[in-house]
Amino acid sequence: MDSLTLFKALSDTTRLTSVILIHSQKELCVCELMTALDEIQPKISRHLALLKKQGVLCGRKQGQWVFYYLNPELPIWFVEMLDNLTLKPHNYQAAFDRLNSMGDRPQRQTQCC
Amino acid sequence: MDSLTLFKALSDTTRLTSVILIHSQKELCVCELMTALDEIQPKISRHLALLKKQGVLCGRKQGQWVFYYLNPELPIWFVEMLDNLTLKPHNYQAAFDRLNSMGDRPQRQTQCC
DNA sequence: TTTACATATATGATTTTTAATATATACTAT
DNA sequence: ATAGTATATATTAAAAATCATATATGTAAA
Repeated sequence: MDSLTLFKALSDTTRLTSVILIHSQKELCVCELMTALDEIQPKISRHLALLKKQGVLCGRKQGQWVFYYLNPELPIWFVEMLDNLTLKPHNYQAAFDRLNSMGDRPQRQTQCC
Repeated sequence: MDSLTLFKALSDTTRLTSVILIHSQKELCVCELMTALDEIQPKISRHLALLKKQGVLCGRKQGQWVFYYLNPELPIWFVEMLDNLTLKPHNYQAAFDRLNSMGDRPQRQTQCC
């Protein structure tokens, strides 16, 4: 997982905002990101597929939803950087607001056992 | 200086390696980067111009050389990230080696007064 | 001092490559 | 059948590379 790949991954608004949101919310599904970013589904899906392929995200399927979360193998410097960015959410406030005011968000199953 | 701009700036090998080298060496001129990256002059020059325009680098002219250095206004999280990357130079070792074995590197004038 | 030439860097113009988007369609689980 | 997600393709737009050329500064000889 080299740094160039990681910077390329974050060099697009859709992907950068998605990663920031996913990091701060632990995990999100496509439909939540659609609401948060106010973008159409194939666009979100395509960028998530890219992030997954590049090793930035992982996905877990639960019922009809796929929840995306940060790859736990990501280098520490990268996660620390995301922490720093998440501390200054003003750039992503609108997205956070849309997500928080979204109704009918899918239920997470508590990881049991 | 928003984060997206900064990630875009580092989403290209030439620019990423240039910034890493410049950060670790305080400042470098085009001809030193040509040697370090083993790339032709207009290519380096263009990417440095981009980095300068985007506010990542500044340039100071001294004699026939233009020395590029990190913009002191860069956000802390960004510089800390560069510090972390510089600690793992294995990705850029070849570039460092070429730079270190370069003969006739231009003299820096010690900032006096 | 002028001329000629060399070196360092920048820029214009063009081509090539890569990336982003939209639309349509397909898959999968309920 | 429906909701959520993925993928294929076509189109468009943006980025990169390259070559040629320009500018600016420096050096050295006549």
